[in-house]
Amino acid sequence: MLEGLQRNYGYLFEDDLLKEISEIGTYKKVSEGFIVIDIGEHIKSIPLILSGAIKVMREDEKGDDLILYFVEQGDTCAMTITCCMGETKSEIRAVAETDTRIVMIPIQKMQEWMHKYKSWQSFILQSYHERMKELLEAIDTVAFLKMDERLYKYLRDKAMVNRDDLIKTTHQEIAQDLHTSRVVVSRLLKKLENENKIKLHRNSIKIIDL
Amino acid sequence: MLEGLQRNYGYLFEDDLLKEISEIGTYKKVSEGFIVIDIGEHIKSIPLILSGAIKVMREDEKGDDLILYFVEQGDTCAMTITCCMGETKSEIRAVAETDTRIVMIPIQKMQEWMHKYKSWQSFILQSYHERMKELLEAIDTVAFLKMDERLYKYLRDKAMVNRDDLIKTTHQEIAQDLHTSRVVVSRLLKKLENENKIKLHRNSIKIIDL
DNA sequence: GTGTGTTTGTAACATTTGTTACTTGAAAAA
DNA sequence: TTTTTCAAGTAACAAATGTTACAAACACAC
Repeated sequence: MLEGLQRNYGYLFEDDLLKEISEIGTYKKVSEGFIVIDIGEHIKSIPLILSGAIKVMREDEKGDDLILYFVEQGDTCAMTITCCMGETKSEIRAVAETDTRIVMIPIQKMQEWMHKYKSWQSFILQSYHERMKELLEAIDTVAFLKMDERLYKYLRDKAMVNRDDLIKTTHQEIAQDLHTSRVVVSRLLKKLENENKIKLHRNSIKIIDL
Repeated sequence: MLEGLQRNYGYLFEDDLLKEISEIGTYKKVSEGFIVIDIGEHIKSIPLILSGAIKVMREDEKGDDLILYFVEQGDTCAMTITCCMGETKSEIRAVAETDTRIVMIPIQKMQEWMHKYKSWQSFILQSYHERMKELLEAIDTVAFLKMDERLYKYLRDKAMVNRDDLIKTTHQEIAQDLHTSRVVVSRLLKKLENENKIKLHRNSIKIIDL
């Protein structure tokens, strides 16, 4: 674990803090699709991502959902922090996008370190800022972009966090993430293929010029 | 100013802090439509609202905009705080919804008080949390609601912050806030009137059963 | 191989939202 | 009063998105 910590957080945190994290944090290896945090759950610890990626989703009363953004290694989920602070329930769902290694830090320590380590404090504040920006970007996406643009952006983002221009997914799954229907996704994907932006295969999509 | 502070923040802050705020903060009275913070602006201070309300907007590259939420008295704009912390430019525009009285706190003091006053620290963290939730609600609104529902929600929210069930505005202005066209707004308003939810007049709309 | 379930393609149609153009009506200015 | 300006109503049409239904293509188990 320490090795993963050092690679992703070494340049951010002082050695003492890294040591504390490796002593206190609980290492967790989750596979694709695992729900790290669910809506309504009480948060008792916050996750640091060592490798892999996490998809953050929002859900409405009817159970329809929508992807907000991806969180990558070297990051944490600031939404979780807000929940921790306020001792409230989670407003979002965090799903492992790929096989992912994380370290869970208990709230208590998290608050302790806020005072103890300058680097931890700025990391937390920085995370807040990043996540706020991601949320604004999510708003821009749903408010200002048309579905074909949203779809293309989604595919590129997904390719990025997976570090692979071949995306393994189905049209149905994409439709769920974007809160639209499978038929609409198929239609627009076909359009993107005609524009030479992607190449369609069964169960996978290849991005041209990522 | 102290009187306004006491009424809105008295139950939150200790007397010492209230006193410091009234000594250091700059009192400002702005009229409806005044741009308190604009996109791209460097933030040098954060606003506390004494009375009135502020409309927080987002804008895309093309200059189209969209309302995110209203901020009322007793609140601050957490987005501003994030920007302060990161020393970055504003991602949003804050416009006075009504005539509004605010106190501006310089960044420097704001950070100083984070360590000095427990109540200030929790106020800031609480604000973060509130704003995060507002942003999520804004996402829900644009992602999950249809235009007529968004419109109705907008009217109710606007009536709330203005403490008046008679909303003084034009269809054109509403269209800008919701990022749609005037014709669409007129159409849907007519529909809401037929459903007996509102009553239309020239330059104003009355909400039934607020 | 055959059957079975899943994924994708596609047509046809409905609904929602956006656009253009023009009219009506009210208020303000002359 | 008459003129002018602005807000609102409305029709007709265009585009985007959602829905239903069904067919074709493929993968996998048997």
